[in-house]
Amino acid sequence: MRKRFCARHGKDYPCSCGMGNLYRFVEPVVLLLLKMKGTSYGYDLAADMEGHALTDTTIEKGVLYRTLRRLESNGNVKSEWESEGHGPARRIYKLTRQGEEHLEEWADVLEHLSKSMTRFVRDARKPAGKKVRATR
Amino acid sequence: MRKRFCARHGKDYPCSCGMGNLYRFVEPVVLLLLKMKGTSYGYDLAADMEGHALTDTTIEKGVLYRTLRRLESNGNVKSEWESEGHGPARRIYKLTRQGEEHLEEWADVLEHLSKSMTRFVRDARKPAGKKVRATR
DNA sequence: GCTTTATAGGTGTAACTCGCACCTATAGTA
DNA sequence: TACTATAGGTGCGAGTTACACCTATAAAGC
Repeated sequence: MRKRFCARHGKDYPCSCGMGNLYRFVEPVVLLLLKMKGTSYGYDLAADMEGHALTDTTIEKGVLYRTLRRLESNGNVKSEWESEGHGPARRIYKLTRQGEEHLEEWADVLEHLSKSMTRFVRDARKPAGKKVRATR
Repeated sequence: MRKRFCARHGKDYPCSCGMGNLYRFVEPVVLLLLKMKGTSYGYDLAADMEGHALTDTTIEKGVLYRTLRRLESNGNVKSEWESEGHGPARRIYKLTRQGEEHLEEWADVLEHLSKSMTRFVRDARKPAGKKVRATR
């Protein structure tokens, strides 16, 4: 991975508070979009990602295509080529039953994570509670 | 990285919905604990991590110590050895002013992420909206 | 015909992270 | 003398990511 660029701190600062589009978050968004759209393909998903992404970084084509292939090899989506219409052929993806279940699991995981983060934010903004010396 | 073990899917399934303790989440929790405790050291932080971690995976010692070193090289914490007392010496860490600001940035980032996740969960559990064929 | 643009789906690779195993050392207790 | 709790690490292979780069089809402009 090349040095992650953080909008807050610039390069040469190994910070990740910018939160790159790590595949952990690309994956669930792809699953959700496929559920909402019924079927779709890479190029089309890329355009919709921006509106549904969990972070505000732009999605990375390479990650998206590789995520789709991985989801297929895991049985969460299936695909077939569509050559009709104008322009190059599209690989049309669709959720499998297993993929729907996987999306539900992601919802459980992210719900839990979301609550933890809310708690974190509350604690972090609390005006520096009583300083307890590290005990031993 | 060795194959991540996912409690839901077992090994040999490259899934990350188990969410390992990636340093992106270890870092903010360390910053928060240092703010709450005033000062602390690696071994002590490790014990407290479980109660404040954003995910429910156990923290990894190696990641924790490396995170502390990285935070110091970035100027977010500073440390000094404490040899008094019984047992081996402890490297005592303390937030710098910059570290406090960095924690506030993390709070902003995680607040935004938390809201995105809540929206995701709501959408994911919506009973499969009207299937709109991919347009082009 | 030829070039440009929009669409579509990729691959190669270096830099980086992570998880596990493993290591050293101090002080108190059995 | 051995064992346990405490404390702070390191080595490294396997996996991820960001960026650059590639091929190809069809339509529109010249």
